[in-house]
Amino acid sequence: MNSDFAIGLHIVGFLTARQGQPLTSETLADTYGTSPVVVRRVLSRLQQAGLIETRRGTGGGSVLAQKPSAINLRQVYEAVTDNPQFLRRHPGEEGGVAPILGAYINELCSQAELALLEQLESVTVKQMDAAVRPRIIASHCRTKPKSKK
Amino acid sequence: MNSDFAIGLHIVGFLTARQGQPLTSETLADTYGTSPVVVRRVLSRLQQAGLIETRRGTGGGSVLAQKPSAINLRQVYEAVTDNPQFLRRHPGEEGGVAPILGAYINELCSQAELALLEQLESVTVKQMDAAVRPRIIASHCRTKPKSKK
DNA sequence: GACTTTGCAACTGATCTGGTTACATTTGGT
DNA sequence: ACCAAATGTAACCAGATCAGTTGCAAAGTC
Repeated sequence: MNSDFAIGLHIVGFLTARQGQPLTSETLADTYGTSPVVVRRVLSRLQQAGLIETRRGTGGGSVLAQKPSAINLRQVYEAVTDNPQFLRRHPGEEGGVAPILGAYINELCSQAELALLEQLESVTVKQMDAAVRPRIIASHCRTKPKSKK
Repeated sequence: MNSDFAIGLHIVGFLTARQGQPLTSETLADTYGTSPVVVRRVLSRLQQAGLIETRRGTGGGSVLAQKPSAINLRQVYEAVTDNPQFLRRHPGEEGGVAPILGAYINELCSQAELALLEQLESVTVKQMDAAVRPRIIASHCRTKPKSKK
């Protein structure tokens, strides 16, 4: 478990609040509290998943590639995660007791993880945006009144 | 995420299959594929949670402290885990954008994690046992016919 | 051409993980 | 009393993972 999901949600949440105005990795990094390179690593994955689009050069940055209502949080999670497992499986072996219990346990872990993913799936970026937008805009304008646009 | 939960499930599953006959940490370690000390670390936690009982000395070992029908897998998970979180939270700061989105995200993560835990809670050790006992007994007697009992 | 911004690889220090060693303690058997 | 079996626990180790940094190339704007 790394923090890429938290960063990814921050990214899509903030991008959504900005309604199409691109944000640079530096701004995203500052607002989250990390470095631009770390943000770009996550941006790269979101991009590959088709959730955002990025432009280089002056005035560049990232914007959402889909409508906020069309993106759910499971998509974000799976975009930024190599192996979407929350429960560690037994490193299966052959023969003996462990594989038998292990096979059952693995199946069970998968079901439990699915429950979590379905919970994430039930929330769209638009819903998230509706819950936090007003305060984000207010805060962003208050704390960085001099920045672009 | 470490493998203590997988080890914990192996322990309670195997203990249940043995129906009150104590198993040593060495046997549990061998059947899972790890070392006795690692197993004892998990056993210690299960014991503190009141799920198993352990006796030292010759003929010692661990047994279930409750009926299999009275133990669910969420109890096992929480017994062996310090901080039962699957999704990493934002290391909260003061002021700015992140705390606002972060507070919402944290709440959302908690809900999703709860869904997973409830899935675990819906399965009892007895149910798990029913699904795997026949094969475990068969395998254990086949691969270790010389051992105790 | 100068400047801005992303893309990406390589490296670093901190933390986590599982394993091992070592030793004390408890229990049972003789 | 003694010895063997077994747990309890702390300390330490090597490998993996993680977030951050540096450095530089590539792409885009003016």
